[in-house]
Amino acid sequence: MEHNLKEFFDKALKEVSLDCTVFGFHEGELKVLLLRWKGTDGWSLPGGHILLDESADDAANRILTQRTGLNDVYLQQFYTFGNVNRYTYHPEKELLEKLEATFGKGFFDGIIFRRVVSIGYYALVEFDQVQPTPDWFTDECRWWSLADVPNLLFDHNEMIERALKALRQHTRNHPIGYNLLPEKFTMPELQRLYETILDRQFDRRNFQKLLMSYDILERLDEKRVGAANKSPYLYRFVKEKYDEAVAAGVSFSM
Amino acid sequence: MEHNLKEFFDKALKEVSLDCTVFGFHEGELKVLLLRWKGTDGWSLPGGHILLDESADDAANRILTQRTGLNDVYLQQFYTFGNVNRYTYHPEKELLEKLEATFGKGFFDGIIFRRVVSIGYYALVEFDQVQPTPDWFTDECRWWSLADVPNLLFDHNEMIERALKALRQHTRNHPIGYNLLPEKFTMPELQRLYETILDRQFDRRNFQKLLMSYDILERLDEKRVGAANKSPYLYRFVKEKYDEAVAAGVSFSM
DNA sequence: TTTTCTTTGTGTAAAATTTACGCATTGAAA
DNA sequence: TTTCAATGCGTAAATTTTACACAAAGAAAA
Repeated sequence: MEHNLKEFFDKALKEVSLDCTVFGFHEGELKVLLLRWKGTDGWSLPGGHILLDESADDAANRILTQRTGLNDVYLQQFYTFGNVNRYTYHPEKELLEKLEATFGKGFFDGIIFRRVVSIGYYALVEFDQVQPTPDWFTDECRWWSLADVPNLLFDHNEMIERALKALRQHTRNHPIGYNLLPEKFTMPELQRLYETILDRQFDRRNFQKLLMSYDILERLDEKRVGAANKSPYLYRFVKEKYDEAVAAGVSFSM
Repeated sequence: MEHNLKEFFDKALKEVSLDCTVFGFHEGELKVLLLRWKGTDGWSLPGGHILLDESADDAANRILTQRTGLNDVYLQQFYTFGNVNRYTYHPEKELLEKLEATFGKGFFDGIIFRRVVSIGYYALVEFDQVQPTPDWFTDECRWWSLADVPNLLFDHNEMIERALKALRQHTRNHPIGYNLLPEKFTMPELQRLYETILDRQFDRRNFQKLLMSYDILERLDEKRVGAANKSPYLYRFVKEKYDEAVAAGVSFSM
């Protein structure tokens, strides 16, 4: 489908797109997936258009499956970006010229560089499971540490900011971790995740107490060995209880 | 502009619309503004399309000014509705036939009954200040108590539900009232507002203590007279402090 | 093999916040 | 003048959140 862009666009909404901030957690840091546009050093978020017979949520899922190789990605719509000149926020002449050189003059005018409203989603994924895959417009797809994210095309820096804000808001009212951590993890690892997202430190004893009070975690009889210290227990989420707690909401009050 | 629909649509985004849930507070109840479509008894939320040279927020403001006579309405985008068949959720044959009779067969196909993604906003307004005004498609605009809202056209019942959810969420994390109450109000009136939105009762002594702790209210030397009981003091919001508290966020923890 | 060093596992007391509640006062209506 | 419902104000109890210390484990260093 991606090989035949014109044909694809005939079956898609042209005035609406969607963009996804894909969060992964790796080496104690939050990372996001970015794409580098062909023949340039301009980066953007993964995104795309909605097919006429497809809901926005389905489109987000389809696009993320293409970019990550994952099938059922945790997705959350958080804001719709409707400014008039969203697509010219980053008007580096040089970059635009390179794009024109690659894709042909005027090629974008009817597709990319027009008035488009974009629905913002964020996704939470297991870092290790992702196979970053570029799309038709790009030739590189890779993780970036949140702190290192460069100036992006369009309004995508603002998108990431808002996505992070929404993720933080979510984290204060719902359990988190199922989609970001591997199946088994230690309590300190879970704590790092919370600390990274909320950008705060917690007392490990109080953290453990609070998380266990949610009744969504199961401590296994295994420990993580190999480090030069006491081996910590491994935990895993009890999916049913976790889902209940997500639905009911829990306030992370620390 | 509304008199020349075709001309308007030539200058607007066709695949994107927006709909507003306008909340007012009157006689201890939350009310929403609804429009009745010409020649039918089908009701919907106020909404419209975005002009090509106008941001989504500006469009929402313009549309609400038209519907309410108010100028700077408090608006909050809360969700974008992107299902494929949003506009046929309410497929009462009889109603559709009436619409065709009024507007001409096939008239809507290119405008209303096509695949459209709709950005949902909610608005908070002072009930008494509103001049409900129908639009080109409708011939009645009036308030409905939340509890009495009928089956609406399109997916608008779902929109109201989600708007209310978003409003509740907002109320738990920010002060509220400036846009919903008249300039001067009593503490019991403010408390009713909170109780109505959150659908819970509060102890009036604790409520007063908490609200005063936010340091956003000023007690006036006036009292509301006329009722068969002790006259309560009047309060008003100190706009600057209120805005600060909105920006910083306060947790309404009762 | 022993020692060292870092990290984990666990429980309790203090502080802060939230909840519960009583009584005197006001003002219109009876 | 009395009655009655609602307001204004303050304190005690309950709950939640925060702070904090010491023993044990396990790899690495000596």
